[in-house]
Amino acid sequence: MKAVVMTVKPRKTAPIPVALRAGHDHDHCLADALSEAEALCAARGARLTSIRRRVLEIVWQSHAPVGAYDILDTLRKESRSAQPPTVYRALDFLLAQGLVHRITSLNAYIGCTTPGRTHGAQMLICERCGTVAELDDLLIGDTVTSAARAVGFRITNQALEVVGVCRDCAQAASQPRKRRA
Amino acid sequence: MKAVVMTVKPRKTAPIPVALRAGHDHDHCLADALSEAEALCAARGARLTSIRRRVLEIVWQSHAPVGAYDILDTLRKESRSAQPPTVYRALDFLLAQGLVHRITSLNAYIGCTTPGRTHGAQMLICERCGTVAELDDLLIGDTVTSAARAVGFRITNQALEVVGVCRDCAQAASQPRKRRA
DNA sequence: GCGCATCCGCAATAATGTAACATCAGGACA
DNA sequence: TGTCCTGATGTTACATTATTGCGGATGCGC
Repeated sequence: MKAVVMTVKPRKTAPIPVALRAGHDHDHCLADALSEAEALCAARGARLTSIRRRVLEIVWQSHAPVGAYDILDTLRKESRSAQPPTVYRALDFLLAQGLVHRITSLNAYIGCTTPGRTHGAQMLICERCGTVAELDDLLIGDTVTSAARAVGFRITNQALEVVGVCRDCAQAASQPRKRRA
Repeated sequence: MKAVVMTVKPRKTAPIPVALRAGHDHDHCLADALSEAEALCAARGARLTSIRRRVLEIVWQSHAPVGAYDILDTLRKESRSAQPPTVYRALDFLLAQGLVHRITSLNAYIGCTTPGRTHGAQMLICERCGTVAELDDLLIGDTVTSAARAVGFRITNQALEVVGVCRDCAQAASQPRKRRA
């Protein structure tokens, strides 16, 4: 099989993340994520086994981060034999392949929206609805890198976790109760 | 008592953090941190009790982050009656006062080098020696804030955790074994 | 089929963090 | 001084998150 070269072009200004677009077709997110994962793993010779694939699906059920024991509960409803190491091993694989991110401040996991190229995680965590949107802003990365370099620090990995209020929740709060509870 | 107004002036380009200055006088860091904490708490009417003060001291023993159960062990060697809630309550207080930061990726805590004004945490974590240096770079904060605003996200809190190699460790690696093991 | 590396099942346990309630210390105030 | 109130601490138990170790299964190249 020929190696699939990912040609996603990085950009300086990030577009609005899918997670923040109201009423987006999430089945589409899920299907895209899975097919991208298949392609990437195939290209790398990494084995996306059925458990790993299933865990990735579960993580992609929504744009809210999922805890390892939530995943475990879901698996147990299906296959019955799941134990913590099953989940953590699958997550380790997915993390190593860059298919999911770990939100350390929440001890939870979320699908990566731009797998296929390495990048620091830039997570916008809505404190109202729990949605996490991943930015992919090169300017942030560059700013951090040069600030670190200025003090002699060479970066291997960046993780930015920002807590706040997403656009939808802010609108829902300022326009009291039009459509939302 | 009159309120103490903190007049630390923020700057655009961060100076080299103390933690990254080789051979710095750490007793000085510790003493400074404690007296700043005293002053801040006094100004705010917050009670820096002996346990809280002791926990802050322990956290400031070094520029490497300390786990809650490490703190607990230290306390137990002294007072004998310490239990997890003792430590976590002290840490909650110190976090609320902005005197320590939590490094979520390590489940560990570290003294804040710029208490007295609110700021997002910007942590440089050396993967070799474990030292954590806090940046205080307004440009990073601004860049993140505007990137978030561009997608309609209003920030309440930022946390940047960067893993890499600090200047000393990089030098030690590139100049094989002059002074270091 | 054979050998090998990887993956998975399973049991136990470690590490981190919290809930709930009792007790204590210190200041406000009659 | 005594009483009341509030916040801090002690104590027990428990919840949540993650790891270790071992042995068996599976898939893949030869």
